[in-house]
This record gives sequence, structure tokens and C-alpha cells, in this order.
Amino acid sequence: MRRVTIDEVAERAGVSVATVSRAVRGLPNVSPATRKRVLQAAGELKYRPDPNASRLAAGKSGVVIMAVPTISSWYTAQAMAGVEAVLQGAGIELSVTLLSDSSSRDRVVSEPGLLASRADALVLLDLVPTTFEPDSRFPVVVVGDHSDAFDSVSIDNVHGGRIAGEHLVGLGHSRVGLIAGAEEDKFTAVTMLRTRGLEEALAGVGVSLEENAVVFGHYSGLGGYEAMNELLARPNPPTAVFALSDDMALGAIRAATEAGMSIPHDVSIVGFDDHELSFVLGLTTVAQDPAGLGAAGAQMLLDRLEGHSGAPREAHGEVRLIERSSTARI
Amino acid sequence: MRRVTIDEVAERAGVSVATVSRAVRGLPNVSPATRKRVLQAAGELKYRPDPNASRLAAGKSGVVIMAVPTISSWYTAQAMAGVEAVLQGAGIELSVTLLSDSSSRDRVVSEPGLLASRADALVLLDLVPTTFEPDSRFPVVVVGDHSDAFDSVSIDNVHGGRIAGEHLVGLGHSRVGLIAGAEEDKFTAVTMLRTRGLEEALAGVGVSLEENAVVFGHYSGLGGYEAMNELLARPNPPTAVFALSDDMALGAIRAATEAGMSIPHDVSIVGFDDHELSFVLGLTTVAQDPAGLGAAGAQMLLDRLEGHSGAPREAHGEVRLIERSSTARI
DNA sequence: GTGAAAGCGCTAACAG
DNA sequence: CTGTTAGCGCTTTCAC
Repeated sequence: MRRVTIDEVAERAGVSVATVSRAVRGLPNVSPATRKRVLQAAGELKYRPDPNASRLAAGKSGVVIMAVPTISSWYTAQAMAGVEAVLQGAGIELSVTLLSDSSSRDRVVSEPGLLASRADALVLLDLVPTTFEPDSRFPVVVVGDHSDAFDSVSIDNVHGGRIAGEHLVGLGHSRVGLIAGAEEDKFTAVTMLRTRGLEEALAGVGVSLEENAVVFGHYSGLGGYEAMNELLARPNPPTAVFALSDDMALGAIRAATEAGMSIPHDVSIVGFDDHELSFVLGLTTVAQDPAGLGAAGAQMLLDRLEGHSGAPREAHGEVRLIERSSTARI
Repeated sequence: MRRVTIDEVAERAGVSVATVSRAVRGLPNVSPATRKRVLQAAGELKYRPDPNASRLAAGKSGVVIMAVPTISSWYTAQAMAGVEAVLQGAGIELSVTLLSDSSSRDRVVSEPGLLASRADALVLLDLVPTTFEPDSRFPVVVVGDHSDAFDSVSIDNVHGGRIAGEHLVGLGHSRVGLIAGAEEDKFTAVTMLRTRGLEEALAGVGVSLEENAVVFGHYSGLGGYEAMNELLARPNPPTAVFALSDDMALGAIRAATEAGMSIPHDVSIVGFDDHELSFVLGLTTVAQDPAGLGAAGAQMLLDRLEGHSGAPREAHGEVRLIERSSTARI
């Protein structure tokens, strides 16, 4: 597997390395005959340009890094798939970096430039840089959250929370519980925004979200299960529960069922995400499309890489309520 | 963000570039005082080595590529997380390549060397190379499947299928249905092996898996849902169903419930994976740990990268049956 | 349309 | 312990 170099191809084709370089990259200024000869030689030798050499010489890396807070969630996987799809189409490599602990997140958030040495551009999932100044030579896009300084693509989380709340309110519920994400959610405003949306909906009918009707489920199924158990143990349990992710909602359903309640008869549950199992399990939920967000973000990056400059752009993904069988009139 | 080069750091620290190179990489043969001075200068200048230059000069890329058949499944996400964790610990980048269509899979499977130009090593998820010859200079590890030619780490799928089958048989079931993966599963033997395990268990009590008790669910929740509906529409529906993934099992549960059946009373269901929601939803399943597989595979790669040579090694992950509430005596 | 030559920024002997 | 000196393989002016 010794590397076949451009020199060998040049020699075999009887041309200079410069010509080989042009020919294999499809650049102009190569006669059809020469190009054919070069391509043939390259093929016979199984020549593959060394990406590192190319990038070094060309002054760019051909790699974009995607930094994610966690890798094994439905949301992350979807977003990655979306990013990967458009990047692959552009011949760019996707490198994934996990920022699992908050110290590594802090580091990237305050100094995204650290990653600049490893790639041409950066996509941040649910993370927004604080002190970093935009630099036209190092495009950064924020997916899943909003940023004033960088390109970003996100959903309207307040609206998402609101439609969930309105749905519940519309069904006559006034005592609604909230299963929020993680308490130490410092870098994403998601929990906060969705909560605000819910509160707005409740306020519309003169109800407020009680302090002790909020529990945290850490965006996991198990977390949602435990959170629901807590909720049900309260003196005056809610008649409806809004979980900020489908995983948590499903856990909540389980808890309610085990407690002998039937859904939606005894308690209504709304989730957020619309991941595949939600359909299958009949969960009413606020649907979003993280793969679409990722794809849109990657596209913005590509534009920047192609020289597009200008003010930070902002795109928004859709959210909509999908009514299934986990909610009902009280 | 013009690149700060090693020369500038060298000049500022009053040493040669070679010394800077050693110092920043933590190599020996640099006096503490000098190292300190260099690091300081580097810090002030915000120097970051150009990865492409480093890789080119060093003759290696510091990148390993992981090729996956799909990116947005629980299994893949878990495996990626495992790989990423150990690679990150070794300062190696993880680049992900999606091989979504079978032609791209074909290409990689028959010529993994194509990816060799982009990385130091390759981890293949559920894909095993056919014609490619191992090359000590380009380590390849297969995760999730077995290979004679390469290092591999997998689970005993036959055993997994067997314990699921034995569990069902032990509960008195003899008419069991199978929800298998995708029909066009050419490159992974997973479906085949688990099926064989089930058949062995059934054979133990003189029963055989009937042809028309097998349907395909494409490893998705929706697929499992539809597959279960098919199964239930048959003349003599099974009293127990083994789904080759939890996603499909959960879909199957939904289908059965909708059909007015209660689980496990009317029909028992066993899944495979033990992903988080399975616990939450009380699914009896064959547990496996793809993150562990990924981590083990990455470790093997690291060993190879450090010069370990020798025959292909083979590691196995555990599988075990977790009994919950979706199965019962007939 | 094609070639010669000068690097891209860094690492790795080899001296000292 | 530190500096010198070749390249790594490719791209890119600038001549021809």
C-alpha cells in the first residue's frame, strides 16, 4: 500500500506533474488527448492524490468538524445524518468531536478557534459560542440554537412549547406538569424556551405553571420515567404532562401505566421530537426535523466556504403538533 | 485567522523550529526551561500546528475513518460513541463516512484501500471486506461482524437468537413468528445468524420455524409495526414473536395492542438490543452493548497502530436475555 | 497547452 | 539538549 505519487503518474503518462495535477482535477488548460492519457495512467497505477498534501499545498483542509454534546441520541444522530449528507455531496469530510463534559464544552464555546486548526469550518450542535469572534476565514454554523454572531438554523422552541400547551389547554387541561431536560443545561436555551411557550399557552387561560409541577428528566427515557413517578407522587398530580423530548414522554407513559393509570384517559401526555417510535406508540408530540436542520446548516457552511460573506444568516425549521392517541379531553 | 507558523514561534522563543516541534508535542529531549519558553511563546501567538502539514510530514494522518451503513440508528450511534471515546483518548480524530447505498458499500467492501488514502486506519461497522487483503500498514477492524482476515469484535448472534428462542420455548410457545431485518441484507450475516439460533432452540423441542412465520421489518419501528400486522393476518398467528431489534419489537407491540391483543397475555414479544426505551417499556430482550464493541474495536486499532502485528484477533461482546414483562407462559 | 520551480508548514534524521 | 537540513506530495505562479 505504498503511496503512488503524482510523479509516477507523470512519468508514465509522459507529462509533467503540473499537467497531471490539472488533468486529474478536471481543470482547464489540458488538451483532451493529454487528459485522456493522464487519466489512463492514473487509473492503471491506482493513483489517489494524498489529501494531506493537497490540502497543505492548497491551503485548506477539506474537513469540517461537527461538535456534539452527546452522540447517542436520536436528535444528534438525525442532525449528523443531515450534515453528512450534504457534506458528502460536496466531497467534504465530516469529523465528529464529542464534547461530553462541560469543561470541553466550555473550551469550545469560548474558543472555537481551537478546532480551526483541524478543519475548514465548524458546525456546533446545540452549542453557541460566547466569546469567539466570527472570522470570515473560519465559518461556523450553529445548529439547534440561535446565534447573533454566526449563521444558525434552529426551530422556534417557544412556539413548539406553545402549541403543545395550547393543545392541552384546548382539551380542557389546566393542571399540567412539565418534564424538562437537564438542570445543568447551561449552553442550550432549549429547555427554557419550550417552557416559556408552555407558560404562554397556560397564561392564555389564566393558568400558571406551578413551581412544583416541573421535574427534570435529562432527556432520557429512564429520566422521564422517574420524573413522571415524582409528578404522580405529588399531592395534586397533573392531568396532563408535557415532556420536552419523546424519550422522556415514553418513559412517562410507562410510569403512568405502571401506576395503574390509562392513557389518555387518566392523564394526557405530549412529547417533543416525533422520533420514529412515537408514531408507533401513538404519542402526541411536537414534531421537528433535526436532519433537515443539519442539512440546512451544512449548506450554509458550504456557501461560506465558497466565499459567500455577509451578515450571519438565520434559518428556521418547522415544528408542528402531531395529534395521536396519548392526549384527550379531560 | 492567518496561520501562525512554527517559524514565528521559534523566533519568538529564540529556538529552532525543531525544538518547537518537540516541545509542543511533548517529546523528550527538551530541557524544562526551553519547553516552558516555547510553550509560552506558542500560547501568546495562539499557535496551532497545521494538521495537514504534520500529517504530510509525519506520513500519517492521525485520523481513523469509521464507515457505517446508516447513521441514525441506536445501534450505530452507540457503536460510534464507543469508538469515539477511545480514539479521543488517544488524540485521534474520528471521521465518519456513511455508506448508505449498496453500491458504495460494495466499493468499500471490495476495496477498503480507497479509504486508506484518507486515514491511518479503518473501522467497518457491520461490513466485512471481501477481496481486500490485510495490509499491516493499514489496520482495519470489523465491528459487529466476524472476519477471518481482520481484527474483529462481534457478538455471538447465533447464541443471541438461541436464548431468545429458548426463553420462548421454555414458556411453552411453539408457534413463534420472526420479524427479521432487511431482505437485501447482503453484507451482514446478523439476520441469518440470529435466525439460525432461533431455529436451533425450536428444534430442541421438535418444532420448526415455518416459512410463512417470517416477515421483514427493516430494523425500524414502523417496519416492525407493519410486519406484526402481517403476521397477525395469517391464518394461524404465532403466540410469540421474536423481533431482531428492539425498534421492530416496539412496533410489533403497538400493532398487537391496536389489534386488541394484550401483551404478554395474548402474545409474547422478544426484542434484541436492549436500548433504553426497552427498559422503560418493559420489553423482554436480548441485550448487547454496541458501545462496548466499538470501544473494543477501537482499542484493537490502536494496538495495531502502535505496531502490534500478528494474526487477526477476535473479541466477543456479551449477549444476555433480559426478562421483562412482554413475555409470559402461554 | 505545458513545464519548471518554488513553496505549503511541519517532522525526522543527522550532526554537533 | 538543540540546530540544520532534507524532504512529505501536491498546487500554483510564471515562463515557454
